[in-house]
Amino acid sequence: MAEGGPGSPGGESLLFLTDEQLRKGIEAMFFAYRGFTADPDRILSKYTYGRAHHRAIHFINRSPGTTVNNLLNILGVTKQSLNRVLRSLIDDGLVESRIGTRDKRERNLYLTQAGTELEAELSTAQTERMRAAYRQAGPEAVAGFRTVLESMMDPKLQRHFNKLKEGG
Amino acid sequence: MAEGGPGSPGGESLLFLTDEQLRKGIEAMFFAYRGFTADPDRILSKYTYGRAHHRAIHFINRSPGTTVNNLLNILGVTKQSLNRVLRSLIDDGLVESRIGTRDKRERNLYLTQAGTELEAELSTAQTERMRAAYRQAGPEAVAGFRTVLESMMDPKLQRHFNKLKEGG
DNA sequence: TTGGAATGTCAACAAGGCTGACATAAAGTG
DNA sequence: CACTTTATGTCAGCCTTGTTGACATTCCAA
Repeated sequence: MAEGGPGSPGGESLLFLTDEQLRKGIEAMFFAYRGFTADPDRILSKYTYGRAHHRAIHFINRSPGTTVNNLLNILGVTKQSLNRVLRSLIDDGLVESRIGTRDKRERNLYLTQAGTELEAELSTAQTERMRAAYRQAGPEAVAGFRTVLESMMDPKLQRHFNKLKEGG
Repeated sequence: MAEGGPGSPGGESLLFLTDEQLRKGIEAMFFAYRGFTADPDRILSKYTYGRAHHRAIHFINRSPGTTVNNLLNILGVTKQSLNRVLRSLIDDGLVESRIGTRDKRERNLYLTQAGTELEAELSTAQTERMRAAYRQAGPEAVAGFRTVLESMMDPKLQRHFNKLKEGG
C-alpha cells in the first residue's frame, strides 16, 4: 500500500524516491547552479560579457574549429542570439571565424590568444569550485553526481555531451 | 611529479580530480540544468509566466507564510525584480499577500487554490523527470549527487537549503 | 519623536532570449 | 544549367528578467 519504506517489496529501500527527497533534489539543483555560475559571472562582469559569451567561449575552446551550426545545437539558442554573442567576441578579437575548407558555407570557430586567456581565467575559477566540491565529496559521490546528471539530460543533449572528449 | 594517477601518493586514485573530469562535470551541470528546467518552461509558456514565477511559486509553496525579505534572500534577486513577479501572481490570484501579524510591515505570502494547482502542475512535471533520473541512477548515485551539489553551493545558500524541511 | 527597517512602486536601462523577414554564398540535385 | 536546400549573417522588434536609483509609506524600537 505504502509507496515504499525500508524493507518494501523487492527488499530495497525506495525512500530516495519520495516526493520530499525529489523536492530537495530540485532545490539542490537550483542552489548549486547558482554557485556554479557565481565565479564566472563575477569575472564576466569586469568585461562587457555575460553568461552567453562564456558558454560560446567554453565550447569553442572545447572543440576548436567547430561550426556555428554545431554550436547552435549544443547551446540550444537561435542563430540570431548566438550571432550577437559571436559578433562581439569576433569584433573584440577573442574568436576567429574562418571559412570552412571542405564546405565554404561553414565557419570554423577558434579562440585567439586573447580568447584563450579569458577562457583560462573563467575555467580556472569555475574549475576550482568544482575541484573543491569534488574533493570534499569524494570519488564515489562524484561518480553518482555524474550518473544522475546524465540521466537528467534530454537524450539529444546527452549525445552532445558524450561527444565531447573523454566522455564517460 | 604527475598530478595523480592510479596508485598515486596516498594509495588513492585522484583521477576524478583531473582537469578533464572537472570539465566534464561542468558540462554535465550545464546540460543537466537544461533538462531540469525544460518541462516547467514548457508549461509556463502556456501562461504568461516564466522561470522567475516558477521559483517564487515553488518557495512560497515550500514555506507558506514566508516574507518577501526571506524570499529575496533565497532567490538572490532585487526586490524590484521580485516585486514585479509577485505583483502579477497576486493580481492573477495565484498568491495571497497578508500583512504580518507581529510586524505589520512584513507581508506573509501564501498560495491560493489556483496557485497551488499551478504549483502542482509544475512540480509534477519536474519531479517526474527527477524521479526517472533517480530511479535510473539508484540510491547510491543519488546520495553522491546530493553531496556534490551541496558542496558546490555558496555557504549562505547552503544554510537556506538546509532550512527547508526534511533537510539532509 | 526620530531613525532605520521592511515594503512597494515608478522609471529607465541592459542582457539575452525570441520571431519574422530577407540576403548571400555554396553545395547538392535533377 | 536551373533549382532547391543549407549555412550563415543581419535587421527590426518584442519579451522576460535582471539591474540601479529615487522616493513614499508604514511601523518597530531606541
